[in-house]
Amino acid sequence: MNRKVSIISTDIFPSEMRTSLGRNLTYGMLDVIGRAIVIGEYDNVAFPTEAELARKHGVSRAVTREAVKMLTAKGLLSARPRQGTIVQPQSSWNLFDSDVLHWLLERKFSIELLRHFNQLRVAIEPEAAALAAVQATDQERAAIGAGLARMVAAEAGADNTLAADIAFHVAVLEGSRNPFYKQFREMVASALATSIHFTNRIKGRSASIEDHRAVYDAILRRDCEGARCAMRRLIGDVLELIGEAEATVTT
Amino acid sequence: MNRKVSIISTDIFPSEMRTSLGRNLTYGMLDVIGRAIVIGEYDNVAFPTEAELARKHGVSRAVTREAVKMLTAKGLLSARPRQGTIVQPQSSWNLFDSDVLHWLLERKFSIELLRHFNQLRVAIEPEAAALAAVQATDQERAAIGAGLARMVAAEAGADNTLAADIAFHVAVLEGSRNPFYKQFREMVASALATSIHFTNRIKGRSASIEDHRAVYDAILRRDCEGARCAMRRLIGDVLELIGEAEATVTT
DNA sequence: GTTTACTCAATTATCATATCTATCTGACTT
DNA sequence: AAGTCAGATAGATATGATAATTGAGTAAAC
Repeated sequence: MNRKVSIISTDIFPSEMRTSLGRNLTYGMLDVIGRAIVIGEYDNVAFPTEAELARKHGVSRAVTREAVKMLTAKGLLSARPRQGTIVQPQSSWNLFDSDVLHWLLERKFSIELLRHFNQLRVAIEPEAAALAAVQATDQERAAIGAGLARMVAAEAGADNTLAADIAFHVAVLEGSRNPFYKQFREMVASALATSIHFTNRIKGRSASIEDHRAVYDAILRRDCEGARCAMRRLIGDVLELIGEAEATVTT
Repeated sequence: MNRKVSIISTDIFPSEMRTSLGRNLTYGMLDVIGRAIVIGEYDNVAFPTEAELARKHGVSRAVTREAVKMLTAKGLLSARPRQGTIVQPQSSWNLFDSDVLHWLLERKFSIELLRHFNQLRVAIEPEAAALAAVQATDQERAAIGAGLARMVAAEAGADNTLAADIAFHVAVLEGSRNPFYKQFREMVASALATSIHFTNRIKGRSASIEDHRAVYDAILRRDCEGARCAMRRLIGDVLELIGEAEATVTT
């Protein structure tokens, strides 16, 4: 039977819309406007009024307002009567929001952003590993081991390298048993996804697996300091590669 | 003249509404519902429908929907037709959203939350100090010095102790020149505001000032490792006190 | 008896329109 | 000058109607 197709998927937001967002007009608007803001489309021009936005995208004001409200919640916009809606300075954007993060990554890819990412990772993940060494349950330790196993399997072509790597690092974060550390899942996944080109290209994978195994072993024997150091070494290496790449570009 | 008073300040959201949120019905709903969720009011009961929420609070569905959309953006809710609106598991809440953070702190204050806070700080701030030692501009270094000066002044009663402490730590974060570190402003401010009782009660303030000065000095002489260690010592002490308090409670 | 297909109803999603409220601008008054 | 008022603008709110989605129950098909 020929079911009538929703207007969303056809007319207004054809294909590029992020799939993690809902599939309706409001989320479509959220995605379109959010991306436009992050790209800098409104840096030197006034942000349109609700009515203009609605007309421009062919949706009602209600939908527009809901999208604007979501962007306000994420720190990208603020709205006041008579003044209008204005783009907030980047410093007040919620960078730990996964939508904002994705929009930022879609932007011109910068090595600087990647460095900032990994400068954060080098703070977070070693501490998370140290906590995991002390606090993780047996189940969580097993998950870290499973991540490592997937990496080994990936080396033999039996699994996806990136997915395995992410699984390992996320398992460590989970093992910290601290909700704030767990929040970095998205961020670490994004950082790995964008930096895998560097790490793969320059250094052999087996070396990387040995480094990961060092982290795992330290966590298993509840060696807090050992886990911290091993993880720091792991990410420090990446950071170093990024620094070299940056130096090459600027030279 | 007797201007007509807005319904907000009188009828629906009398006094307790968070002032950092806007002063209109939508933000009022956001605050009321967000707080209710965090407190756990809907843990075992179904979340009301839009219509019920609107009726219960005496506002239109449009306002209700906008508030719900903002809570969706913060990760507390998700909504689907027929299924209704449901509270998301706490793991998907955006804990780095300042509203969510405030709601959480309003909840039953737990030493565990405070420990989780500071377990994160002990990862973030030493690295931030290390980065600041290398990267901060003269102006940013001056801001750190100013924060320290305020702490000294506060000791003599000429400034607010808490505000001065926050100013110092925020200045260090700013000095890292990394947007991701800067995001922790709110979090550090909250952590300090809630933990000041501990630190003040147990150890003398002058000792704390000496610790802060050590951080500042290391940053000034661009001593990356020194700044890291000094900051780690500073927060490690707090963490230790929290651990003792926790042990006392559970014993 | 199991699967498939269909209908129904509940709930969110969307739209259109009207009115209210806050706030800026500029003219007017004192 | 300083204060006051009127108009204009843009977001805020209300309302009522319609569409889209999907879980659950029910009938039909095999």
